[in-house]
Amino acid sequence: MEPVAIPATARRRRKAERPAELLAAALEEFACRGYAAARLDDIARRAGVSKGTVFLYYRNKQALFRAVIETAVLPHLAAGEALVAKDDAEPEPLMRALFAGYWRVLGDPQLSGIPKLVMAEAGNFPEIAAYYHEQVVMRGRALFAEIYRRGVARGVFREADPALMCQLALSPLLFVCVWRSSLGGCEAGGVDPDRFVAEHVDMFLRGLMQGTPERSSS
Amino acid sequence: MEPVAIPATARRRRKAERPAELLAAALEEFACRGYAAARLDDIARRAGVSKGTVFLYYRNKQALFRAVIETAVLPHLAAGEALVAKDDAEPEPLMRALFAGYWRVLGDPQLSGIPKLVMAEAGNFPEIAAYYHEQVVMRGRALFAEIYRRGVARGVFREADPALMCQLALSPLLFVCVWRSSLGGCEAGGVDPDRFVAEHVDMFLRGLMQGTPERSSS
Amino acid sequence: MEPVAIPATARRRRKAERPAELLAAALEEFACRGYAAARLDDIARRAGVSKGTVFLYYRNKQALFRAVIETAVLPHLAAGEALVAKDDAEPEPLMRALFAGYWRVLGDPQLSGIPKLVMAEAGNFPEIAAYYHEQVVMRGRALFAEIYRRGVARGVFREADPALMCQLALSPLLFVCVWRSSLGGCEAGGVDPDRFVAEHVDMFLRGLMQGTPERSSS
Amino acid sequence: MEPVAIPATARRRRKAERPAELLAAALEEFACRGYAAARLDDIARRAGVSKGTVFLYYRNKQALFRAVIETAVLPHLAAGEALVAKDDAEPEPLMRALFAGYWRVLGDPQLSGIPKLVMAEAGNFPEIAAYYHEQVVMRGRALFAEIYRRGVARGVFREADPALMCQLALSPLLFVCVWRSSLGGCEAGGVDPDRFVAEHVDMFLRGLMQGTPERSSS
DNA sequence: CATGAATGAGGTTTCATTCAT
DNA sequence: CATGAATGAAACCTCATTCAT
Repeated sequence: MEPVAIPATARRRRKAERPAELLAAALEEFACRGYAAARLDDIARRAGVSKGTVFLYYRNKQALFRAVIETAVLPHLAAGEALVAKDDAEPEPLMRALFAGYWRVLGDPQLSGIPKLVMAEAGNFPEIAAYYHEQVVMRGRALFAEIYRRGVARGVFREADPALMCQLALSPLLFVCVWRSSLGGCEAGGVDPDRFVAEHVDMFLRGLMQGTPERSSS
Repeated sequence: MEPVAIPATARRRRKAERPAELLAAALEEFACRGYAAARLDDIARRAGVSKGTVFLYYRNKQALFRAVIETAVLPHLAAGEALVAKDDAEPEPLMRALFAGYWRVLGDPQLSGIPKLVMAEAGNFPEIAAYYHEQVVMRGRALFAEIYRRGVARGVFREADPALMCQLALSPLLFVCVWRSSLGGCEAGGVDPDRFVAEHVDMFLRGLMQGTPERSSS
Repeated sequence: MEPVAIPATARRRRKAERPAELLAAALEEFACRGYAAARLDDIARRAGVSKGTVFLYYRNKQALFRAVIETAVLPHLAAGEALVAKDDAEPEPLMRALFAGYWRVLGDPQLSGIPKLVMAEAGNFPEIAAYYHEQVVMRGRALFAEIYRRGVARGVFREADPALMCQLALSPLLFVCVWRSSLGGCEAGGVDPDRFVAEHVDMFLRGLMQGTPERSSS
Repeated sequence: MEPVAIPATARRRRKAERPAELLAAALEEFACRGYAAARLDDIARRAGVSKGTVFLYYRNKQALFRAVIETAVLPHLAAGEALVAKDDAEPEPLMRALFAGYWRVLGDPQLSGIPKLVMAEAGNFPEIAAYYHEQVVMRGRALFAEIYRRGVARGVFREADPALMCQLALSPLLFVCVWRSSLGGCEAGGVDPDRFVAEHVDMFLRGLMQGTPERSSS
């Protein structure tokens, strides 16, 4: 009950940097192991602290995970919302910019770990799933829906079920983000994700627009 | 204490059916819990046998899982290969038939659990991933590639990187299969998967073909 | 994740005796350490099994504890209820018999550990406290109340608040049961509990009865 | 970063009050959680200092607890000893005054936490138990013994084993102090402790005295 | 063949105690 | 003097795997 004296090792002391270090370590471990399989112990070691220290900053594993989402994903959503809020752009370039924004997260080998693992383990962790769905999925979709609505209003995009279009638009990006850290690891030189996504965006927009847009040079 | 006498035939019958019962039980548990979270205990109970019995038929959890893949997924691949082997069909209807075949697995709420979980947990179980990649992914792609090659040869499909096309073709299907058992659970009446896939196939084929095909009636 | 082969040591196998062994071990550990401080590990070791085995029989620490109460205490209550159910006895001897019954539990160095620890830790484990209060305290009091009521009806006991009388009657017994396994350990040859209780019962009954009963020979 | 300047006098004042604040906080936490379950962290927070500061004033948890006993309980004992030292009073009123003194501690919801927890956890902390037994129990008993001796000498109290009488006298009071913060919490409007103790004192004195004392008006 | 009791490594979480600042 | 970040032992609990019966 009363622990023995601790050999006075060199303990680092940096309250300010800790959360960031912890978050980075957690992101990495969560991303490559998944939520359930990630061990707090490994996260701690990677961050250069002891197991107990993690609990000084986050109440438990789930809280840590939420914090990872908050710092890694939410800012990108905010950026997307800012983008869309600027009213002036043409629908098509705006849509392309939105795709670029999505891809900034979903295409980043590091960040894409988050959506991947949420999809992977949502079934076993309903609270996390609900949180992510509300904070990320819904907001992410709203961006698309808004731009699409404007495009339809201006007669640039053909009219269709927005939810369906959204899914068609995003599913390949989400697929890549899942694939990359799963079976993608089994193939040496597969399809280049960037090229894949570029191709998808072109095809998708061609299918979406009334007239025929120029294909972006590749 | 004194075991009730079981007629030898009944015993024999049980014995013959065991693997199938076990496999069915395992499929269900793996599909809804994932590989790591599925408990052998539950699988056994669901199959109506004791935990120890599982190990009589399968060396360990992993072997059981491989067997599940073998019986649940491989036959569908073989069916696809048979389809393609019949040389005579036009590329476009053949391609549509192939999509239907993919969807028979990926759209089935039960079966789709397998690809979903393989993608979800590949990172933590490299052997499983390698096995699945070789036995399922590669063969699945070969089907597409073959039909695509024929279409190009006949001038029906435009020429492009086959691997890229394959990914474009399949990613929405794979996405649905992941989404359904993850964040899809958070939304009440989302996009109907069948409609979504039908729409995708139409769009994809329109983008793939030189001329403009008829849109399938929806 | 997959444990290594276990050196085939001699594993005992006795499903039937296990619960009793476990309960005995648990009673002992709980009684001398208290609920919170008792380690499942020690209970297991004392019962001659490994840690995990405990959870095969009891869902968790609390369930084990409830089982201990059930097997160690409740039968004595039932015996008391049976005693009172036999309508015929005179109130005074019946009351003396009841005291004897209380004392059979509260005076037993082993069994008295239970009430002691429940009182000691009720504050930190409200569920346990509520369970014990309902299953033991209330029933134990009802016995007293019933006999007292009869005594008053027959004019043998003086009339007073039954709850108050009950507390006056029982508090010294409960005190002994607490004291014995706490500060009682600090005094070599203190007051003999049996004598103490006998004295209390005499004094209490003398105070309770209208006329003056004979003092029991000591 | 730059600590705000604190006037030296204010600092000094704090310093002087620290132990008392700490002790008060500790008393409260110990009383309602018990020794083992009380967290230094909470004590520190309640006292408005940091965890580390506690260790500046008390070597460890146990030392803090001893200090709590010293300041909360010992003065009352000293008061009792002063009372008894004044030789002149009649035994019966003196005994009643002693009971009142005991009850001042044991009936105080705050202070009674101490004896309660010592009894509750003595088994796990023998040093504390020994200390308490010597410093509190023995001295408390000596008070009773002295008054009793005088009463017997004057022929007011009947002759009996003083240790036994002491236990009979005190056990209901100690019982209340245990019960109150344990299973007493499970019952809404139980017996009023003050009334219970008054009743006990009357009954006890009646049993103790040769002649019949007046019952105190209730 | 089948059982299911038993195992024990390993995971998360708590908290008294230390010590650099 | 005071702080509070850091530590790590230890507790509870899960579950794949083994093996006597």
